[in-house]
Order: sequence, then C-alpha cells, then structure tokens
Amino acid sequence: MSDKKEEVMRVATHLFSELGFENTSMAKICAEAGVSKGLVYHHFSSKTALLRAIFAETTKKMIKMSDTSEVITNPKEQLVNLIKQLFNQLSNDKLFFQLNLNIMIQPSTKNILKDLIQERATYLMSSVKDIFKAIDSEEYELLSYVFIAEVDGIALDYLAVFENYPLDKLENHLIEKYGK
Amino acid sequence: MSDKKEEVMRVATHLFSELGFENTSMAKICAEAGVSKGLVYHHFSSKTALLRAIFAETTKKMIKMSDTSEVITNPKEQLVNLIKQLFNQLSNDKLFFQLNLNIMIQPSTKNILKDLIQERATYLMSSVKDIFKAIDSEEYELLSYVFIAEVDGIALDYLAVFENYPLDKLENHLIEKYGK
Amino acid sequence: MSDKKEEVMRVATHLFSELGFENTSMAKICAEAGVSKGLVYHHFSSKTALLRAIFAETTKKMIKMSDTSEVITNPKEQLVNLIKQLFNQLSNDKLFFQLNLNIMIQPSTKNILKDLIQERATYLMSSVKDIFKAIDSEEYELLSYVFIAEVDGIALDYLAVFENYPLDKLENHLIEKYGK
Amino acid sequence: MSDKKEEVMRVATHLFSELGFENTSMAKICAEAGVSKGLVYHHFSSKTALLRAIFAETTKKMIKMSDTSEVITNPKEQLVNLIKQLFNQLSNDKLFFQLNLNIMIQPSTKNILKDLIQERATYLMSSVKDIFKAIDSEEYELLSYVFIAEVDGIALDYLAVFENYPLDKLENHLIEKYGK
DNA sequence: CATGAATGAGGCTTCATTCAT
DNA sequence: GATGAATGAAGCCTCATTCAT
Repeated sequence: MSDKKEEVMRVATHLFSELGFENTSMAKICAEAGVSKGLVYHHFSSKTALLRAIFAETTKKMIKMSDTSEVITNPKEQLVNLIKQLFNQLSNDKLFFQLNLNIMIQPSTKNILKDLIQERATYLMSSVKDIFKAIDSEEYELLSYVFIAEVDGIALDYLAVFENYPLDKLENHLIEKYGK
Repeated sequence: MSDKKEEVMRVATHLFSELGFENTSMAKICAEAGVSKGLVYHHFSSKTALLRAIFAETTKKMIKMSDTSEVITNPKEQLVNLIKQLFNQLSNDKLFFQLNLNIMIQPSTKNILKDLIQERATYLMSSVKDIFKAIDSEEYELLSYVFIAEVDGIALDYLAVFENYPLDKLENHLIEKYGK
Repeated sequence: MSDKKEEVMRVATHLFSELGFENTSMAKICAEAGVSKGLVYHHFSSKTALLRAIFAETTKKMIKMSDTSEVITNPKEQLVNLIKQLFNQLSNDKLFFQLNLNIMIQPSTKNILKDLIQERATYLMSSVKDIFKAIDSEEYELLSYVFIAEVDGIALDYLAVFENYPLDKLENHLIEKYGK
Repeated sequence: MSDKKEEVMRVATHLFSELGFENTSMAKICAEAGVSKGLVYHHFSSKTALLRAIFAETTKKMIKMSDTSEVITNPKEQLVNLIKQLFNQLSNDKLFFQLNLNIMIQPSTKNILKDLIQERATYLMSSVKDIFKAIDSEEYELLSYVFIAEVDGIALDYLAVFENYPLDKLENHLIEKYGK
C-alpha cells in the first residue's frame, strides 16, 4: 500500500473518531493528510468506501492480534489475558474504540458496514465461545454473550456515560470473576 | 406546550432515532410534522436546541417513571422489577434506545448534551446505588457499576452488534443472578 | 403619540444606527423595545414605513431647531453659529449622523427615502443659500454648495474614514474662514 | 488569477455597487457570473472575504495609478491634476464610488474592512500631505484634511444627496482655489 | 499518481409579515 | 391596543464527487 494511501487512512481514522463520520468532510481529510481530493478518490471510490476500508483493516488487525496471542491452553488464563488486553487497549486508545462504537450504532454508518460488522461480531463471538466451551460445555453460549455484554457495557459506560469511571476496579472485578 | 411544538418533538425524536441526528434535516422534520421551518425555529432556537429539549424531556420522563414505581421495599424485588421494566422497554422501543446510545457516543451530539448526559447518568447511578446499598452495604458501588455495565452492554449488543440476539435468555440470566 | 410607539422609534433609530437598516431585524427591535411584533405592525405598516417615519421625524426636528435659532441677523454670525451647532451635534451624536449618512448612501434605503431625502436636502440648501445670499449676492449658490460639501466631507471623514480625526481643528478652520 | 475568479470579482463589484452589500445575494452573483455557488466558495471563503478581496484589489489599483502619475514636480500642478483625475473618475464611475462610500459607512461592512479602510486612508492621506508639504510647510496637515474633506463632501453630495448636482462648477472652483 | 477547479444539491437559519385571539 | 404562533421565501454556506490537465 502506498505511503499516501496509508496516510489518508490514518488521518481519516483519527478524524472520524474525533468528529464522527458525518462531521468529517473529505476536504478536511485531504487538508490534514496533505493530499489532493483527486488522490483520495483515486484510492477510494467514495467516502463510504474509505470507511469500509478502515473498518475492514481494523478487523484484520484484531484477528491477527488475537491469533498470535492464543498459544495459551488454560482457558481461564486465556480469559484473564483477553481481559487485560482489552482494558489495556481501551484506556490507551479511547478515540479508536469510540469510533468503533460510533459507527456500529449510527444508523447510516451501521448500514454501510452491515456485512463487515456481522463478520467481525461472528469472529469475536466464536473466539470467545471457544474459550468458554473449554470451561463449561453446556452453558458456553449464554456465558459468552454475558461476557461480551459485560465488556461492551464497561467500554460504553467508560467512553460515553460516566465521567471518572473506575475502569481499574471493573477490570479487577472481571479478572477475579473469570479467573476464579 | 402547544400541540405543534409537541408534534415537532415527537417527529424529531422518531427521525433522529431512525436516521441519526446528523442525517435528519430540519426540512425532513418540518415535512413530516406538517409545519413550516419558521415554526420550528420559533419554538427551538436551533437544531441543537431541539435535540437538547428532546433529551431533557426524556430524562424527565425517566425520573417520573422510576419515582412512581419505587413503592416496593424489598431490594431484590426492586432489582428484578427494574430488569423486567428495562428489557420490556428495550424490545418495545428499540429505536428510542438506539437514539440514546447514538447521541451519547457520537462526538458532536455528545458535546451538545454533555451536561444533560452527566445529569442523567448521575441520577440513574444514584437510583441503582440505593438499591444495592440495601443488598450489600460494602460493595454497593462496584456492584452498581457492574449492573449498569451489564444492562448497557446487553442493550448495545442487542441493538448494534449481533443479529438474532437471544434477549430473553439474557433477561432470565440477570433475573436469576440478581433475584437470587 | 403613544408611549410604546415612541419607544419603538427610539429603539429602531438606535439599532439602525448601530447595525444598519438591513442588519436590524424587526424581531430585534421588538425584543429591545419590549413589545410584540403585532404591536409594531399595528403602528407601522412595514419595516420600510418605520424607517420613513424615523427619517421624517428627524427632518422635522432639524427644521424646528434651525427655525428657533434664526433670530440673528448678521449672516456671518449665523454661519458661525450654524457651524458650532453642527460640530457640537456631530461629536455628541455620532451614531445618529452615521445613520443619516448610511441610509442616504445605501442604495436600498436611498430608494425607500428618495422623496424625503430630496425634501430635506432642498430645505437645508435653501437655508444655507439664504445666509450666503446676504454675504455675496452673486456667487451665493456655488458658495452654498461648497459650504455644504465641506461640512458633509468633514462629517464623512470623521465618522467613516479616519481614526483620530482632528475635528476641533477643522471646526476652527471653518469658523475662521467663514466668520472672517 | 483564473478567469472565473476575476469574473466573480467583477460581477460582485458591480452588484455590490448597485444594490449594496447586504442586498446582493451570493446566488445573484453566481447567476450573473455564470458560475456555481461552489466555485465562488472555492475561491473566497465567505461573502465577507469576497468583499475584502474586492476592496484590497481596489486599493492596490489606486496606489498603482497614483504612483505612475507622480512624475510632475510642481505641487500646484500635481493638485490640479489630482482634482481633474478624481472628478473624471467620479462622473465616469459613479457606481464604484458609491460602493466605496457605502461600505465605509455601513456599520457591518465597515467592521469587516476596518483594517483595509485604515490602510487605504493612511496611504491617501500621506500622498496628499506630500503635496501640501511642498506648498505650505507649516499648515500642511490641516490643509490636507480640508482638501480631502472637500473632495469627499462633493462626492457624497453628488452621489447621495442632491439631484442635478453642479459637479463641473465645483470642479472649477477647486481648480481655481488650489491652482492659485 | 496527482492536482485543484468546478458542480449542484441540500443543509441550517433568518426574516418580514400575517392573523386569530 | 396588544400578543405571539405561524408562514414561506430566501440567504449563506458545505460537501461529496467529477474531470481536464
């Protein structure tokens, strides 16, 4: 991928996160990335396509990251690891998580990304299920949904609802709950 | 409040929910409500002010509703009641919950509503805390955060992440967990 | 004239002066005067009519003022008097003079007031001519135009062109020139 | 400067002169210039910026014109020349002078152009002062203000106050007065 | 690959004015 | 005299996108 194309995606991700998709104009992206409009449209057929490219790229990175980390065999250790990893990212890259929440909830962007969101959700769900299967072969599906809901809810509350959210305490709570 | 003003708020709530704030034009609201643009601006100084009026009105309704329902004294029954009420609303008024998630996450709307969101969050938190205080006087704060995270996470997953979400199973899970 | 009608004219004069005719909305006038739109339209058939009423009122005041002061018989004394009076008003009521310049130059307002401007100009011209006739019966017309141009030019430069305009020095210059 | 940008400025100058700044809509300018709204905003960030560009351009032309004409060394000849030049322009380009009076008096436009007006006034003043310094080294400042006031006043009266203004007679008067 | 002039639809808002009460 | 809800046209500006160079 050319340098400039990457730069456009980087800048767009940043601006979409900070301002929201609808409030980020192509002009702003071009200005910030230091490229012309023509160039952006050379690489991405539309603003929509740019968003899809960013979302897809992010999913790819997520998958790669979780693949490399799954060498542990003990499921509870895996869970604790996953939790630590998630909370670490959550506090280090607030804007990025905000973007992902954003576009999954905003009706317009949700529609644009329908298939990609589904794909990512399915992947995440199956990863989590695999872990819970090894812990409780009967209730694993419900437990997986609960686990994901807890994590998503904490992220939501942290990013959008409460000021001074006690993120650490909730992390510890989860670690204790799932690490036995 | 005049009939037309109420109608504008009703229509705007509906459209903001369905299309998102940024994708709902004042023109669309006027057309659907059957009023002129001038009238909307006679009652609301801006699109932003209209959103704030809607959000504030909703908070007021929430408070009124929870006030009238709190005649039960057993805290566990209260919790179960709260859960049933929430899940009932969640499945009956998807669009409305989507709107509320929406505007709390979208950076632009979040900023517009900063104070009102904070106010509502504080109220909800204190309501939940009151219940948990009666159950576990020591850990009530953490437990409240966890409870809210679970509910918010389920709502988020149901509304924005998964297709065919097993909402009933998660409701039962919570009722069992919190009703003992 | 009713109190409220007078108040509306007073407020409108002030706002037209400060913001210009086009940039003063009827709503602003109503708000500042503390009356309803209905009332303003009860007294003045349109914004245009309000402006005309103000301009006509001003002309009336001018005429009354110059009538009462013309008891002096020595033409040079009359001129000196006139100069002193003008410069006094000019520095005491900048905004008001600005408004009068304004509406006489702005094409839209100029058209609205065409007849009233002409009427006022004719009156002023004839007043000045009367004085100069007594000084120089041959060249009085040209001298009148020159005198008016000098005064108007000074007002213009003072109000719109220069910062730190030496108004006093120009007054003295005129007094010396015309008082011999 | 591109053809279309120049055309926009030309048309805008014309319309601002004829209708006034506030009464000239961007739509009218676009229609008359035969370009899209988008294009105008591609070249000028706002209506205000367009006005500033026009005013600045005019000042530049004024300076260039007066620079090229100042090869005469006799100060009285210079003055007579200046007068002839001014009156010539005044009668040939009424609209343009009207625009300049307009925007310097109208409070809104005056504010927009504050710095540019000051800059131009300073330049003109210093040009005139240079001439009068050579005639009367003591009173040159006052004489300069008087001269400018006379010219401005005549322009004002001609353009905005009197119908059938005897412009020629006033020109001759000035030529006689200042050419000795 | 790269630029940036150009388009045209549509967005938010303002405003003079009317009219039922 | 007095109010203020209601209208609808028009104003300024933004924006995704296209295309000649």
